[in-house]
Amino acid sequence: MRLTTKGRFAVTAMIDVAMHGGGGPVTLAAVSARQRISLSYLEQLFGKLRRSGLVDSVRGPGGGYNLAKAPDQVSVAEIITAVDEPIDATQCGGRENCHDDRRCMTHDLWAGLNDHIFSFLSGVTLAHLVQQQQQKADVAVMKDHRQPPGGSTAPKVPVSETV
Amino acid sequence: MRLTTKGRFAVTAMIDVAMHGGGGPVTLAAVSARQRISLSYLEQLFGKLRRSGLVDSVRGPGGGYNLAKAPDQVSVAEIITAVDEPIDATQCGGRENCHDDRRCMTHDLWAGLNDHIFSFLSGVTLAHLVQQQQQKADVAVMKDHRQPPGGSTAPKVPVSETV
DNA sequence: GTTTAGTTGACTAAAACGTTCGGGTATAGG
DNA sequence: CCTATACCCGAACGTTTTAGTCAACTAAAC
Repeated sequence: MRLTTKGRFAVTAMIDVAMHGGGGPVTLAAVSARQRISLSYLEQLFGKLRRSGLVDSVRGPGGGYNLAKAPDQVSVAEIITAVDEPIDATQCGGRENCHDDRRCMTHDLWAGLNDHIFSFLSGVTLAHLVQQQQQKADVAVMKDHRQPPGGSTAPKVPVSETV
Repeated sequence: MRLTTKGRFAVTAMIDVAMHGGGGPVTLAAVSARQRISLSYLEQLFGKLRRSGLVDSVRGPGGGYNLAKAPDQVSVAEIITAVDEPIDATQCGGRENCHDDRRCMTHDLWAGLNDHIFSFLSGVTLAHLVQQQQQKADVAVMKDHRQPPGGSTAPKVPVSETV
């Protein structure tokens, strides 16, 4: 499980689709405009998301992308692994013939850590993030109006509960 | 918090130092040979680890690196952030002036997720990983030749044991 | 049949990754 | 002293990944 901006873009775009998908498919052009992500880059990402079964596409005018599953059935881990193919941190490529005195510790080590990060991110669904985002929007509306970007750090909203 | 092989190499190397640091400093040449990581790359990584206060260096013959803190006081999160400088997934660079209808959700979103991943990795210490590694070595010895010494240590490792 | 919008592939500049090289400086041992 | 060891530093390199662009295509709505 790699963790880069690529996966984050994908999650951001998926949240956008989840939040704007009420009235039919969401076009990538709209996502691109709202999230300031290059349209062609989004096309690449959504190609993978579609092939991974996370979104459905509708072609032609009025088309776009829909979530293939309910927002509470789509985890962050799924999205990230869909667009961010995993890398191998072990030199042995998963085999155990890498060392003489002891087998390389890298393999089990990162398999274990990976498992934990993965299961954590599997517990965070789109529904969680959408809810958090809407909650924040409410707060913003409430305290908006000529409020300059003062140094008030945003309140840390818990993303999920226990895994 | 980025998660690449770079940080994993650093953690692997730190585990190596923790496990072989009993009799004085550990040379990077030894780590390089054991972990199959390029010596010069290790030098770069340990330069950052040293500047971050995670290791102490001893120059000259017989020198090498020691852990600056006890293994149970060094978390994986510290190691990774020491060598893997964070990236910014927000186009606004942390400012909030990025959008018209709503502020870009990327910022708080990933701040929250980052917090969770970070706090998780902060709970995993070098001591945990060393213990897990030694435990695995014991099992290997048991499967190899003869009876292992004494009772098996309690597996209170927060890292899962299987793939 | 034109327009919309997904689909695909090739291509590119920039960044990051991992490595190699070539030089330094401090120190232990002879 | 000298020399070997091993940390220290920075530059350069080739590769991969990012992020984006461009072009051509297909399906569907009007």
